Amino acid sequence: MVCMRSDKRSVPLSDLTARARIRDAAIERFARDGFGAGLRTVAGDVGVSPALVLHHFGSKDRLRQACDEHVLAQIRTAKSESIVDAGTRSFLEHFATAERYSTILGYVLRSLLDGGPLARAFVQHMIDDAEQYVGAAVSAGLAVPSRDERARSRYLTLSALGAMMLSITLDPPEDLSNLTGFMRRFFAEITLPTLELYTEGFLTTRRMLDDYLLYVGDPPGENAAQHS
Amino acid sequence: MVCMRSDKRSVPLSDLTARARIRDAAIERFARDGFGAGLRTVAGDVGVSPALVLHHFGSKDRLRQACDEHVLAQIRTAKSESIVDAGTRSFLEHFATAERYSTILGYVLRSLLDGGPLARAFVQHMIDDAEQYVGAAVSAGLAVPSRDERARSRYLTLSALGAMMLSITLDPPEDLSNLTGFMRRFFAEITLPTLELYTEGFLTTRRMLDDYLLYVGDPPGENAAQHS
DNA sequence: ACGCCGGCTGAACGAGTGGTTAGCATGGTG
DNA sequence: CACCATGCTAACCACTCGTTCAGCCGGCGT
Repeated sequence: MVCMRSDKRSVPLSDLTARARIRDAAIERFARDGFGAGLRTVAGDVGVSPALVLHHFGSKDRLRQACDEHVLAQIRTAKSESIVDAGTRSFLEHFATAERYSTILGYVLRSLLDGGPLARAFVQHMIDDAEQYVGAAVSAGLAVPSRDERARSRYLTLSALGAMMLSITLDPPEDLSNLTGFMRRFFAEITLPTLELYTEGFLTTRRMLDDYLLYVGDPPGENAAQHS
Repeated sequence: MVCMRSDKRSVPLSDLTARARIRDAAIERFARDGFGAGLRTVAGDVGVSPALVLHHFGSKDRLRQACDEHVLAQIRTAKSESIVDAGTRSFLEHFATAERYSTILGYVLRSLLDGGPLARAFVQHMIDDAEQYVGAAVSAGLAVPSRDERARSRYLTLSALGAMMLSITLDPPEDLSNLTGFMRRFFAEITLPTLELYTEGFLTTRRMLDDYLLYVGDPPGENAAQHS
């Protein structure tokens, strides 16, 4: 009968730091090697025994839950402290290219590849954020309105995040210190095509769009009832 | 000293079909459960012993190599038999929504998530294909020319594939028979935003693009030397 | 009919996994 | 000083993994 972590007051400082050190090491290790990394590896990173990791977190799933929560909290603070300036993918680019978020970014990317609940929460977070920001841009006359704003925000977010993770999966940096540089290179590569596509479009004729709009009865937009 | 598979003439039919049956079962199992699936599971699917799998393929890595080669060959025939009609992502949509390719598509998606050599080959294949097709569209006056056609093709391909795999990762279908339906739903969801973005663009002003073009000396396009 | 031979298997191995437990050392407290 | 709680660990458990190997067994040639 091991003591459960029901109260943290009995071990005011050292236990918390040990927990935090193990959690941070787990985040880094998971970000580096994926969630298949063993508890022994994580324990070895902090220089403790594998049993201590289980002693603090109970199981590997709960360790990952703790990592997820901490990463999500870090993302929230990162978002609150990053004032969205001009540009569509401002928070994503800020978050992905900031050096101090490289570990968390790697963890998020692993989570996206794995498809856990953190991935869903993160993506939904980004979609909601994009919808709000795109709505503001439309209201300000900076962006073309869409017949289904929600679908567009979802599409833009999925495309941006998906391209990011696919690009990293195809050519993974060997360690996390190169991740920020990788992301900077990635954004540098996609900036021109993105801006071109966003301002000049891709097709020269409206035929395909009009055909589609004619083909479907009405687009499934709930906030754009009548159009065209 | 087991006999190596140096010659296949000694066992003209039954060995080949056994190999093929194991390989196909492995492709299906890998597509369903990912590459972490065990050899015992694959062997159980065909009703043979795990040792036979190793007997035929030598190791799990070589089994996966065989799967990769077969899938790539299937993709090549799928591509050759699918006449690219109108539309940008024609082959991708045809391949992803065709019922008979659902297993291969699932394998490819797993491979993209895993980042193996097949993933790189497949993506490069798609990028080259997109570049050729986009080039034809530009020549025909159907598409707006880009300052860096290669970068644009790469960006469009990474975005489309990435959105696809991210969407599937976030909400995975329980079995492969639902995968085709999932892909159809996915394409139905992204068609409107894609067509809108491709024909109407997203931004209303050229400011961001012009600022970027002014900021960088010249875009790294090798086939579009002088511009603007 | 006999022997060989090759496809195939059952059983095991060694490594590695998440998880459990008994116990050690240490430091604060009566 | 004695005691006890506590952070921590070594050892172990059951399990899965890829892989190996001795050998079965049925068909085929002689």
